[in-house]
Parts: sequence; structure tokens; C-alpha cells
Amino acid sequence: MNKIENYVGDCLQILKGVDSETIDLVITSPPYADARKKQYSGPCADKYVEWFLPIAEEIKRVLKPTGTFIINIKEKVVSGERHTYVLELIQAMRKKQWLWTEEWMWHKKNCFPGKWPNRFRDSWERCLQFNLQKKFKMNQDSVRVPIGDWAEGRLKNLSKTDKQRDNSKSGSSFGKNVSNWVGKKLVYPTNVLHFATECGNKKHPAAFPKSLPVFFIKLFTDKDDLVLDPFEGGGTTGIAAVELGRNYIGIDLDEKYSAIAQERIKKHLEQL
Amino acid sequence: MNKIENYVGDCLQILKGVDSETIDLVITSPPYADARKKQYSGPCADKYVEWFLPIAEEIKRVLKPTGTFIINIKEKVVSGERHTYVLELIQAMRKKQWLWTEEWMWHKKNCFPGKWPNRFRDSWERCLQFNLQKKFKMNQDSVRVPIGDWAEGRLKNLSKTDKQRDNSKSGSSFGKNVSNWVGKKLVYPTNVLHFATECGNKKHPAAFPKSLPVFFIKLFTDKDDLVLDPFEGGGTTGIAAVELGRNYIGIDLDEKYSAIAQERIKKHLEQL
DNA sequence: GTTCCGCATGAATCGATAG
DNA sequence: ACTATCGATTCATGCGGAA
Repeated sequence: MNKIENYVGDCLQILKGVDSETIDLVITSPPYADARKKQYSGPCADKYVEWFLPIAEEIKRVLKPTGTFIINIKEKVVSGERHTYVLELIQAMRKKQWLWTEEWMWHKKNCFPGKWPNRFRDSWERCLQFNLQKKFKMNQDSVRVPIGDWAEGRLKNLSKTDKQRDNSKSGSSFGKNVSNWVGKKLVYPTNVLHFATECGNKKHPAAFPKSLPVFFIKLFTDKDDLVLDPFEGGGTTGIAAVELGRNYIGIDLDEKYSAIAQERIKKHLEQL
Repeated sequence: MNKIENYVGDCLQILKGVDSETIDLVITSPPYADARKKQYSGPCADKYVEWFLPIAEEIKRVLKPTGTFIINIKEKVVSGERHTYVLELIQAMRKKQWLWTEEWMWHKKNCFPGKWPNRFRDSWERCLQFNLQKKFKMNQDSVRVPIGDWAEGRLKNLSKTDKQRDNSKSGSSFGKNVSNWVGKKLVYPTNVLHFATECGNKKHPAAFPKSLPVFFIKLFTDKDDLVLDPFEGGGTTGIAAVELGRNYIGIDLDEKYSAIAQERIKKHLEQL
């Protein structure tokens, strides 16, 4: 049985109670600057780095040397220009000894509609990968995808392989589904991830599809490893973690969202 | 008949001979830092900004105030980390009064195969959009794409809420009227561009597919406008420009590549 | 058990107007 | 002049209930 812990409060404070070098993967979507002010008091764009850096320092302390830190983020438009706080964040993290190993691209297949005179809809977000060492844990084989539907429909393939894996454990009779994949060649994915945002009722505004943490948890952790999300929001990272048999620590400032996250994780656990 | 000019030499020098405020669109893929050393003497990563900035200044002079500057670029990996010269370039350009209007993502559908212990294949590149004014020329209708398959089924039977304006419940002040989409065939694209790289025999190593400049030329210029590529390489921008009835100026340092570009453009022109 | 179909939902941005 | 608020704009998906 995996360990699940949920905390309410400022993650900077809560993190001080976490033991050093115990986390295998931190994956989070921090509040975007100035975004969703009505629901979430996000930091303002001009002081974003200043606000984030102390948190990153605590994360550095609790992360194992072979661990990985994934930040899902996107800059907003301010008076016709993309703001530069994400670029500044990358540079500031590097000054604090973080290695900017990779920038994954999350292509949001169902992005917001809208029309403006000088731009089109924003259909992608960054997933910044930071590490503490050049060598880190990476299970490349765990995220291979069928060679056929490679460019399109990655999400569907992933979720199907998920099902296949879960069902084989519980011994249920999904033999037909499994046979679909027998003999299909598996290849490694690229650094572009095609996922649709989930639009079911999560009672939380930030839509972060489960497939996203599932991908990174499979890739950067083993079974029973420890995953942390310091801004858990609707608890999607937690759901992905328990589904994959990982231990999990989730933190959120908002008591209401924390309760929702716990409820969703509990419910998901029961269904497994 | 459109005007086509090709120059061999250092673009910084050649550009000095171009009249001020005459170019409608600059689109180029500058030599990547340290990349392809055998073919192209690109600048080294640590001095990339220093090398590029004077060229950007000349481009600023020749660009019309309503014009657009598109840079196709991607940072390379240096000792396990993504280098930060592209981030620095964006910040340096902004200090020189360029507006960083948008970052388009080019998803390379058929990227190079390969496997490394700590990363997957790189399947995307940045297309940085810079402007001199908040208002610039943008022909959004010229690049519309067919509406998704969802529309056919979704719009057949409209519910009550579909027929009126329906505001989002999440408090994002976002609403929509689904009935507006009835009968619509074309919709606006997003800022994610899906193009396969061309692997035909072009005798030049750095190839972006024709579809890339075609998209931006349609979007940011009218017929008979003037397009510039200061690092034309195989001349793909030129081919796209003549095909779309735009005037074109191409520059390349290498006499051999310039000859190839001229030959390809000429051949393409004959086929039109 | 499986497919089909209806439908709510989502990290938005700009320009005009008002204070 | 500078800031706050408000209205206008427009897609694609996964989920859940029904067949």
C-alpha cells in the first residue's frame, strides 16, 4: 500500500518539514503570474522569480541527487508582448545550480477558442525539466508508444497502454484489447507531448490532464518512489501517482482545493 | 513579374545597401550556434547574441514599421543542458526596442531518429516573432484551416444552451455561443505549426520545409510585398516568396549555397 | 459489454469605456 | 496619463448517460 500525504498551507513552510534527499520527482504546475485572480491569488509577473526561487531552494534540498523537477508553465501576454518571467526563471534557476536539462512541449490539442487582431490561440505550454546532476533516473522504456499512431493520437495510445497494464495486474479478462497491441513495434517518444486538457468537472480551474503526470512519473520514477506536487490544485498529480503505485506528497495553499484533491485521490484509489 | 535579388556576402554588409523601411517580412533560420561546423561557420554559443544583435539592428532599419521579423531557431545541448543563448537573444532584442509578440512552435512531425541515455529526440523548434509596433500587418483569413471533424456531429443537434450565449461557470468571464459555428468550414489556426521536415536532395544541410515560410508569408504580407531572408541557405524562403507572388531579397555568405538557392528559385519560377 | 451521441468545460486577450 | 472594469471574440475534447 502506497503512502499518500496531503498538507494545507504555504508550500515553503510545509516543505521545511520534509526530509532531505527523499523525493524522486517533483512535478507541478505553479500558479501562473496574474492568472485566474478571482480563484487563485497568483504572484504578479514582475516578481515571479523572486517569489519562486525560495521554493525551488527547498525543493532542491528534498530532491534526491538523481531526481527530476518538472515545471509546467506558460507566460501570459502583457500589452501585446509575451512576458519574459519564464525566461528569467530558467536563468535564475541555473544560477542556483539547477541544470536546465530539457524543455518539453505540451501541445494542448483543445486550447481555448478566441480571436484577436494580432495573435492566434495559444495552444502550447512549457514543461521545464531541471536536474541536479547530469546523470539522473530515466526509465525510457516505460513510455514507449506504438510506432503507428505516432504523430497523432498519442494520448489515446498512452491511456490504452495504461489500461492494458492495470488490467493485467488485476487479472481481469481484457484479452481482446491486449491482442490489439501484440506484435506492434514500440518506439521512444519525442519531447513534444500531445494531450488534450481535461474538461470534466474537477472543481478546480487549472486543467492539467492526468496523462501529463502519468508520462513523467513513468519516465522519472520506479514503483514505490516518492512524488511531490507542491501546488497540487485538483490533485491530478496525486491521482497519477497512486495509479502507478508511487508514494505521494501533495501541498496546496487553499483548504478547499486540498479537500477536493484528497477526495479525488481517495475515490480513484478505491476504483483501482 | 516579381523582383528577385540574390546576394553573396556577409549580410551585415549587404543589408547596408538595402533602403530603410522597405521590407514587409524578414523570415530566416540563422546559423545555429556551433552547429554543422563543417558546412557553415556559425558563431559560437557564448557569443551568439553579440554576433546577432548588429544584424538585428540593420534589419530593424530596413523593416517597415508594420513589418514582422520571424526567427526560426532552437538551442543546442551543451554538456547535458539546453544552452540559454536563445533566451538571452529574446531579452537582448527587447532591450533594443523589439517587441517579442509571440513564440510560435514548429512541431517537426518527422524529426531525426536517435537515442540518448538522458533525453529523447528533439521534435520542435521555436519561431520567434518580433515586431516594431503593437499594430502590424496580419492577414489572419489567409491561413485559415478546415474545421475539425468534431463539428459535423456536434453541430447537427443544438441544445438550448448551444443556441444562446453560455457563460463559463468557472468565473473566467468566458462565454460562447455554439450556434455561431453552424455552417463554418474554415477556422483560425493556433500558434502550434505541424510541418514535416523535407528530406529531399537539397544540397544544403539546414532545411526548413517550404510550408513554414509559406505560412508566415501569407500571414504577414500581401501580394507584391517584399520578403527578406538574410541567411537564405537553400533558398526555401525565396521559393515560397515567388510562389506566392511576393518580391524577394536573399543573402548568403557562401557562394556555393547562394548559387544553389538561385538555381532552385529559378527552376521553381519556371514551373509556376 | 460496446458504441453512440449530447454537452459542459477550459491558466485568454483586446479595445472601449469609465473612474 | 494611467488604471479598473466590461463586453466581444471563438474550438475541440473527454465524459457520462443512453441505446
